[in-house]
Amino acid sequence: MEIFEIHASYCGVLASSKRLAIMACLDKQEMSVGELAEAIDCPLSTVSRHLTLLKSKHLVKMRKEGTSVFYSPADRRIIEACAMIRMVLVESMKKRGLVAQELDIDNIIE
Amino acid sequence: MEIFEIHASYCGVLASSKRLAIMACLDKQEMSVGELAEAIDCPLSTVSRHLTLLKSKHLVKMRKEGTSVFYSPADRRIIEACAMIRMVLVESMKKRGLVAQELDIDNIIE
DNA sequence: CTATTACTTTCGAACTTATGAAAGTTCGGA
DNA sequence: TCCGAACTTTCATAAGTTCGAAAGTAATAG
Repeated sequence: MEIFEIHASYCGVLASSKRLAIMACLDKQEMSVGELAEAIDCPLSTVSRHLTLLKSKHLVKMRKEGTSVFYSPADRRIIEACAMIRMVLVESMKKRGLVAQELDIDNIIE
Repeated sequence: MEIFEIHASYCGVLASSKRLAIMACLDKQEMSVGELAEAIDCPLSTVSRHLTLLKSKHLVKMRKEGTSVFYSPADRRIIEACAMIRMVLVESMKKRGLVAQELDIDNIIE
């Protein structure tokens, strides 16, 4: 069914550590491209490309102000879904002893 | 942060319409490789490869019975997270008029 | 032991995606 | 109108993913 194709393309966009880090940053606060580049330590042009991709899937929205461009999440539920997946996978890794039992999953951001 | 790399690799595994369809099938009932191949209309060898990938990320678990291999979801919360993402994206597409308002997202499966 | 059923693995070609650097664009200030 | 800051886009290349067909394996029935 076609909906799975679309869903898969969304997952594909989320299948990048940089883009997930960007989403996690934006969950805390609206940020400009440059600020994000600094926050996740990644060349600005690369961050811009990531944001374009996220925006193409309506996962973030943008706002221009002068020469700056500020981004924020388009729908918090996507971030919640990501958080849920991350929670399950960390839990499963803890069970397997692949990660410290004490790891606080809710406070990561780089 | 490393957790985003791992998370991204999970999303990568979910970024395939066939694998999402498999997960949706398994959410309804445990199925063998052959049954899944039939259900999603995909060569058996391909389905087997997809299942191996899903299992490598502990997204499904398997059970052998004679010469058959039955698969089922490892953790329903992953499926719920997928459902949430799908819901948000369908909702957003409805808003944009890209999809019929009547589409019932909870009853897809191929 | 042989055949059959049910999978899994390997293969190589086709395709997609990711990257930093460099060039291009846009906006606002002097 | 020229400059600089903040982005975006293009480029070429590197790396990874996907697929069906065919060969390989494992368990059970005869």
